[in-house]
Amino acid sequence: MDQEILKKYSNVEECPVRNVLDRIGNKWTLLVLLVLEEEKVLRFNELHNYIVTISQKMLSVTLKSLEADGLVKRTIYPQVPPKVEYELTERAQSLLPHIHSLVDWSKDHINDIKASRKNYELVTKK
Amino acid sequence: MDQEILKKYSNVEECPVRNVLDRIGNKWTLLVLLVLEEEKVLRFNELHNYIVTISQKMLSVTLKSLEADGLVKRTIYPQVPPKVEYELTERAQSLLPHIHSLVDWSKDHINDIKASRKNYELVTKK
DNA sequence: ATTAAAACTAACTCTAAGGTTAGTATAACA
DNA sequence: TGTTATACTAACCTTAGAGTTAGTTTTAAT
Repeated sequence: MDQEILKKYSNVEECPVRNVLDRIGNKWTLLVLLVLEEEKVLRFNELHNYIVTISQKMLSVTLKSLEADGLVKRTIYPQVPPKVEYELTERAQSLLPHIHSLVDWSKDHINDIKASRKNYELVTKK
Repeated sequence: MDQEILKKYSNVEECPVRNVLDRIGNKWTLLVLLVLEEEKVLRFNELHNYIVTISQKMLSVTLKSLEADGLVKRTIYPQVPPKVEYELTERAQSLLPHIHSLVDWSKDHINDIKASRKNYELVTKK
């Protein structure tokens, strides 16, 4: 890895990975993606019923940023009271296998990692 | 995905994915992993020279958490001035392929994603 | 006339991640 | 004698992500 590439990629704006991980890495995005993958199409309040601990605001923010990135498609039905449906796009479908491989790795190693953390605490005495 | 699993995984402590992504998702972890993968073994200041924009504090914090998770091995040589070397563990090596698959996906789709974001801004007029 | 329903938004606060600056220990070297 | 080198840490400040509460819109049903 030469210096020029590194300098470039240390900058968030220009780093494709950071650009993507900044979204996926936040608190609710991954969960919303996985629920939509499973359920195919959901309305706002249906999603909220699946993920009960998220606030309306954060669900709204998360969906907006997924929509902005072209990972979620939002369909409004002109009714009162309103009806809005959310579903994954093809782009999201192409992302999901890679996410699942990370999910699987996490499940496979979480016990070891937690054991390491405990041991580290002991060794560093705090 | 049944309600019980969802309720359980909405909780950060118990969710293996969140446990791992919370680390990988932060600002510097991924970059440190990739530099160490490339360079094999590096001292603190050498790492700092590769990633010039990171502060000493954040490099220290990032390395500590990687060490705590058993992803980085830290070797101290009892010298003055001190010498400390960092390298990836096997656990990190087993993680890296999955990270690379995400990295590659990001590179492949970043242009489309940025185009989507721009278009979204236009459509939502702000 | 009042209430309900759905999908939000506004305005505010709180918290933790990240950044800045200065300082420590110790021996060797000029 | 004073400076340098290395790998940090302490104390402090700033900012952005996340949470809370209340309110909006519009029509239909009671």
